[in-house]
Amino acid sequence: MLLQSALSRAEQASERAEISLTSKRKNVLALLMAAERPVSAYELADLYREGFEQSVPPMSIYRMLDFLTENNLAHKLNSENKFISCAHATCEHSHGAPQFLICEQCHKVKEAAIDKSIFIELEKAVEKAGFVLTNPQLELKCLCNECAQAGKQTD
Amino acid sequence: MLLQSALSRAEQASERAEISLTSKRKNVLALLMAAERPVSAYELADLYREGFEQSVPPMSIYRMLDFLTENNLAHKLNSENKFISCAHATCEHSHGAPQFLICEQCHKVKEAAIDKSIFIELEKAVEKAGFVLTNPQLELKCLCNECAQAGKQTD
DNA sequence: GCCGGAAATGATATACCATATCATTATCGG
DNA sequence: CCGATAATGATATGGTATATCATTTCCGGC
Repeated sequence: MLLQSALSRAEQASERAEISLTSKRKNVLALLMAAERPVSAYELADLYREGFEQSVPPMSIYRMLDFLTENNLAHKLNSENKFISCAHATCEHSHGAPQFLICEQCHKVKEAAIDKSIFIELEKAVEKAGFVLTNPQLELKCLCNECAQAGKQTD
Repeated sequence: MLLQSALSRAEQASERAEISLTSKRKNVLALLMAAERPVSAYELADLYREGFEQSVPPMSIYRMLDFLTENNLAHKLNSENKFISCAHATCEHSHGAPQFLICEQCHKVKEAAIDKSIFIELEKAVEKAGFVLTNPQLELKCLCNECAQAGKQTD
């Protein structure tokens, strides 16, 4: 996706969320959207410099990412130490607990909502073990169909 | 748990897995078992020095951890960047895909097997999204009952 | 026993991820 | 316009992880 169209999507997202993003936060969100794959904070600093011809220190990137994730416009993939824009940033779906399918080969990520029935089962299992589920975010290591296909041929 | 008894448990684990552990690998496993909570590779290096009066470089710790995780005697908690001994290291249960309940407060971790019905549902959902589940390890952010209880009182 | 290759470990350097802290700038209601 | 608050900059530093080459240990065959 081109940065230009990502910027307008970011604008759209901020309106939808009824949040007025500063121009830098909007730019960072746009970079995340344009990336279409998880990127690290330091990568974002590089992308920012390249895309907007202005250098932003990583520390600031982290703060903007904090803001974006707190407002559900982006997510942090804890298992990858990378960030990704929320798939529902511009749409109306309220998106419950997120579930990420991460291709171990090409690192493509698909965000989905955790299936309601799975969620309930998980909660039950957790409760039985003497815990309370607080912040369910599933990160599942997978292969996307393309990579799985490619893998088979070399087996 | 005392280091001494952890050592014999580590020994037991290596016999069960039909793997002959080098003394250092066994020591690292024992440290993990004695810790009873997730520890980082660098922490392990410190613990090793304290427990065995010998300094082991972190690089070597990482390699031993690789070995232990490959042989299912330990796990890496990707969301924490820490390691933990496998709950089934010394027992006969074949333990399927692991699921970790992580208390966000006290960082206690409980390992369980992913419920079979949940596993199947997950696989279905993943497949529907065009992916193949390869390495399912769930890391669920929770509160343990103790911390949840303590939290309520201060609400 | 000892020789040679393979496996394990050591040593060193370096890259990457993340946060603490204080200074500066931008924003906005009164 | 002023002052408070939020946002960003600048700098330092700590934690996690890997790459690479050197050395030691282990072990089977002679």
